[in-house]
Amino acid sequence: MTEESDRGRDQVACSPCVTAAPLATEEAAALARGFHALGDPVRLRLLSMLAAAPGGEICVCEFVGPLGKSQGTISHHLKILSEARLVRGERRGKWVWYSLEPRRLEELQGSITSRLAEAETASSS
Amino acid sequence: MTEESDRGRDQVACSPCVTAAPLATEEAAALARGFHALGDPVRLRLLSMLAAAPGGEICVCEFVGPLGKSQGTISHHLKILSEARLVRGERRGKWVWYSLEPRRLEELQGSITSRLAEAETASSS
DNA sequence: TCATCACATCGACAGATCTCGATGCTAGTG
DNA sequence: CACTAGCATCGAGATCTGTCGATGTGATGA
Repeated sequence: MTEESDRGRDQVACSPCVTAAPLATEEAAALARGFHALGDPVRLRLLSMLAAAPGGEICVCEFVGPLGKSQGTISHHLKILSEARLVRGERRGKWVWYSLEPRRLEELQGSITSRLAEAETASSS
Repeated sequence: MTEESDRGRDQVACSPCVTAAPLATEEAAALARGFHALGDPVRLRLLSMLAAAPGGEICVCEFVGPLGKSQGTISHHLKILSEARLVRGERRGKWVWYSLEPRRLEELQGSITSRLAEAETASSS
């Protein structure tokens, strides 16, 4: 923890004024957890299947075949997506139906615009 | 490779028609590489520093202090971001200046909307 | 009650990732 | 030509991740 705030450094050799880190450590960690959940092809295909599902939801057994992974693996990825609050599961009888959490997706999408792509107009090389 | 297309399964127990996987394997892999690069707090803070930089660019030595990581580690993350085409480095004399690639950020941002959050209006629970 | 289905969890393994310190390489400097 | 500064790369160790098969759990049905 004592490593982040030592930016009152005396020697600035090659940059004029950029020393403050805009994204706080915790904020960056929270965003990173979200993007990390998106950083796997199986999970992306899983999400895309949910996005394209007519009723907006799919039960677990329907993922296993198309994605070509074992049932345990699918369950593992669904858990990761759940913990990242990107999907939500609901039990109905024997089955568990999963659906997207659009707000969380918007949240991550918005963070790209507001926190990362701000320099878009400035640099625009 | 023989695993993806066996969705002419005979027993559909719990879902009406969702069997096709909208995101192709290669497409998912390409997107996943991008999001994977965003899935680390150090890299997010790195990007945010670039976004907030007045000139839109920062030289490597200015990352080391504020982020509290070794120079080798910073260089490692910059390489990952470069390979994901999220940043670009340019050598000027002794220094290497990095800047964002706004198009790639827009690309990833757009992929959330178009490919993942389409069910936004449909489900909207 | 017992068997079965759908799903979650566990144990284990291979591979990837993050991190550091050390070394190499390139470009200025004396 | 040495010497130094800035950055990339390497080697190594600790941790995390994706995957599978096996097992556990909860609900349904005979």
